[in-house]
Amino acid sequence: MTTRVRFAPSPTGYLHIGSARTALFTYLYARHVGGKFLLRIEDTDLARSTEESTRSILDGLAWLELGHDEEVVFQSDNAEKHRATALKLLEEGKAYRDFTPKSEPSDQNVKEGIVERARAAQGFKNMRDNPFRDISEVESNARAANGDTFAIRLKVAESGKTSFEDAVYGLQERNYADTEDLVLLRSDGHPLYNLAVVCDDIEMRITHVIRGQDHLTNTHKQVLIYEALGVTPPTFAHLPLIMAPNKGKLSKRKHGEVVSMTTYRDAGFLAAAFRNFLALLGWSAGEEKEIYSLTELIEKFSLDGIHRSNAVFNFTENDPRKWTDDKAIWMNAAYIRTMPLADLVPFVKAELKVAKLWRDEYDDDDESPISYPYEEGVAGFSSPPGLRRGADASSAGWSANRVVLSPPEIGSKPWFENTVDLIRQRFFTLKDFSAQGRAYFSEDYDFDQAAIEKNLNKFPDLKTWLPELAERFEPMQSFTEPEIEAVVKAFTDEKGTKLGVIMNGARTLLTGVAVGPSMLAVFETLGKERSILRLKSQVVWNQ
RNA sequence: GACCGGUUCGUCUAGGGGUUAGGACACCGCCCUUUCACGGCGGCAACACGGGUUCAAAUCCCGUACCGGUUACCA
Repeated sequence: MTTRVRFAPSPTGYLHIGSARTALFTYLYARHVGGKFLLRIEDTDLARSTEESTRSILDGLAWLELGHDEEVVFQSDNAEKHRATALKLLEEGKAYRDFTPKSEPSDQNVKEGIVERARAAQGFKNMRDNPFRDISEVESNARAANGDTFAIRLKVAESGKTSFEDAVYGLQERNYADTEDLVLLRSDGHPLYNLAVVCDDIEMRITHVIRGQDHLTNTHKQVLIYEALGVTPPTFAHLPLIMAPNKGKLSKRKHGEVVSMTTYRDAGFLAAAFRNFLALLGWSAGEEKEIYSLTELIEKFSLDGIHRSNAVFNFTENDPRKWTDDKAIWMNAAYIRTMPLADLVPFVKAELKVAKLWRDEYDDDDESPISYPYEEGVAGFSSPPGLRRGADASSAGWSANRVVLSPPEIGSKPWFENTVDLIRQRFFTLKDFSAQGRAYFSEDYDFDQAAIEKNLNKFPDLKTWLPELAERFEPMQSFTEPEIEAVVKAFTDEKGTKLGVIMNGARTLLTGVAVGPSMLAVFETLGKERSILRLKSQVVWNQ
């Protein structure tokens, strides 16, 4: 029998980080065993489900590249079958009509009400005290024929227990006494979650149900339905939950955008990096390794490697440097600087396009349009303009390893790729290419005040020296690192100052920031013309 | 309250009878260096608590504490 698993989100919001991880694990499991990964939208709660959130979830999955097999199933399409199933159980005497009038608690008070009632009952609640549980079939039929409204509840046996072997948590048992006669069909004929899930999982021939641990008690209820239906339940695997830093629930209401998948997409994260990060939240291959390609994840994934304890998604609210988990940021940076350049370039291109910094010369054989779902103006996250990392951005040992032949023509495709390769070394997100990296692609870039103070204002001589250096550049025939170095060194000696003073001053003037690659590489990359222009510029000095 | 689950550095985790309890992120220091990173080296830092079982317990058992999940005619 081929393995068939499904990811079954309810479309009541965007793709939550926890759901995304569930989807990932489910996907990895399917691919690992060569099974099918199916998608089902659990939109039985018509009041709360929206098309927009369905789209958002699909977008999120697409971004993470978790492609599903077969058609997406919409649970609401199967409502008729769910109803029929409930009626069948009623007929067989495995369920009963509950004529208790429906009480309508205001949504928000539901939880509180539950706790209140439980307290009041001191925990000793008889789950089998429904007055309609044992009325005669005749009476039940008569009332129904009379037009009395009723819900259909599963008739859970007085004694016994449900049990199943969870692939993660092991043997799970629960006394019937602790499970209520759950409602299968609402009095308005609307099928409820547990019924719908079981029916659909059977219909879709699901072999493994992988979902959050918050469903553990639902699973017992579902096992009851499977039993009533005479169907062997699938294998269950419950996943530990992802918690907020205070170990509480990670929710949109409380934590906002950090929990949404689209936030990461829009903040310049690479799907591969975020997926990698997510995979390690609650799962481990049992080895000392952090970076895994999708192929490796699929290869190594197993249900045995899933933990039983919840994981904290670590971030600090109101701290722009720690807005999301450090490790996620680190991982993204690691991907950016180590992935094959050719794989990174399309992402940078897309980012520059959004920032209106892209020029077609950067890609002479440009034909295929790149889909880039980012939207502009998602600030707040990513690296903000003024250089969030101010004093910490990045380079080194790096330029020494570069073999510089003849420099590519400024603005050409090779130039673009070289430049991306040069600056990616110290970037954290794709956004950095258009923010911190702006000066490489535009004449219109900002100057970091702290950099000006530190590297220019402290050395007033630079105001005349730097334009002077520009003049030394003018006659140069070839503008490559060795030659530039010779000129700058000679100039430095002549002025009797340190190389660092000139280099750092030039860096600030040429790139607007105090951090960046080797200055020789910057000069060469920017090219003679632009270097001279920027060295001579007095705008900063006149501020 | 009841039922169920969990508890190894700040965080993610390895380890499941004998380990100097390992790695990663973060943080700190040193090296590299024209800046900042990267990289290298080093440091800080953990088995929730109490009882057992055992020659030996972070690992097995019991209890306690704490945390979480669930307890809807929501999903």
